[in-house]
Amino acid sequence: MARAGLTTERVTIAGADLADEVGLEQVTMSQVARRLGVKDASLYTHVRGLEDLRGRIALLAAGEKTLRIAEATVGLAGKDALVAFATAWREYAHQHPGRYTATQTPIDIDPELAAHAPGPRRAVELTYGMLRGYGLAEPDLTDAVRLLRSTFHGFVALEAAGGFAHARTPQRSWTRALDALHTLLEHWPPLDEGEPS
Amino acid sequence: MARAGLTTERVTIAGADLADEVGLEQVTMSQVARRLGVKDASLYTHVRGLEDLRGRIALLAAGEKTLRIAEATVGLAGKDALVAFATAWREYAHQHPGRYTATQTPIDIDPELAAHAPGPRRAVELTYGMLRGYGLAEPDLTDAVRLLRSTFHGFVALEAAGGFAHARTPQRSWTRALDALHTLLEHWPPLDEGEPS
DNA sequence: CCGCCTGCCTAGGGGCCCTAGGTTTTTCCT
DNA sequence: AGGAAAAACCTAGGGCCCCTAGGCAGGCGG
Repeated sequence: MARAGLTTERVTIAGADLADEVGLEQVTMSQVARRLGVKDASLYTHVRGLEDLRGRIALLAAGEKTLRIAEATVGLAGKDALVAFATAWREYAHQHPGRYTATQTPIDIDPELAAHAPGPRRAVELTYGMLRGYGLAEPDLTDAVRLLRSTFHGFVALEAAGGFAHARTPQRSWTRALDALHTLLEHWPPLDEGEPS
Repeated sequence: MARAGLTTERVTIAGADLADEVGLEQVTMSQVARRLGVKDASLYTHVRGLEDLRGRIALLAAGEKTLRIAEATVGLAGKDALVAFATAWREYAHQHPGRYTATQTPIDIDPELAAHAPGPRRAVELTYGMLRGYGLAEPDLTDAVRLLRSTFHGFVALEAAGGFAHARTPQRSWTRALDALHTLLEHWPPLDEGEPS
């Protein structure tokens, strides 16, 4: 019997593709094996198990998403950067729903594996870089980053869950949300007196 | 053998409790049955299957969350209402992680079942009511509602996924995010010329 | 050329979802 | 109150899934 030539990476990609096509929930050892023309037991040479595979898909997706954002925002600043950043984020979620979902699962990733991934640090740098033009200083910078990430993620998550039912298209609301966030970043409120920093 | 006295509601609650304790993924027919002291096949009298159960948990949770928010915001307006609304939302997510997760799963709920639920309409009313004081008109109102929901949901989702790693506590960022959103609602940007409404 | 690591295999146990059909308990009608 | 009908719970079993154990063969290093 000829060998299938599997590697950890090929198994991960097969799982990620499957996730995009049929949903992350349906990504199963058996299905991935079937797609690769192999018996399910054979995957355990390359991947520790289903949890491990899911973690690897999440890391793969996070890296891809960060790369897309980096490409989209290079050379931009201010509102242009904000819009490019957010749009690249949303489009990645649309184009790769299964992969995107994988990135949002509670952290069960092998710490050692995660440590090898360059994605997270790069993502943080990108986000802070995008905000450079707004003149925020810590701790406002961190708070602004968290607010933006929350909004971007929340929007695409609600969109995917069918949360924006009728009438007005999500696209219009998205555009206006970015207008609003840009305005907000330009008028970031000072701390109320008495409020802890 | 004495009867266990199951009902659809009791099964749903058992599932919801289990979800909060061990995670929605672990909510399984067998586990729910075990918790109720019953064989798994017995549940099918009360619930159509796992999908159906998940949908019912989602509806239960959505109703509970809406109720909490309603109680928290009654009689309040302006920033007080915003903070109470958002905090009730976040606290529900903290106290009932499994239930909350159920509300965010892509829509696979039996439409007939969903139609009977009073939750969604009530939730919409609450949100629009909270914004009344800010003097927004459609379509800005809808866009603002969507932005707020996105941010609230995104924040708790990232928090749950371990997205706010170190250093600054999520609580501080949360407080500041609400400050920022309040400011934003008071200075909602007008449409750029040429931008479609 | 040959041993040997390693990729892929078969075999099998245990868990889960769900259906079919039986039995016992409760309800309700007369 | 008695009995039929309905409903609640059961056992049995098929199919899919995760994962482990152990075997065989293909392609590399000596």
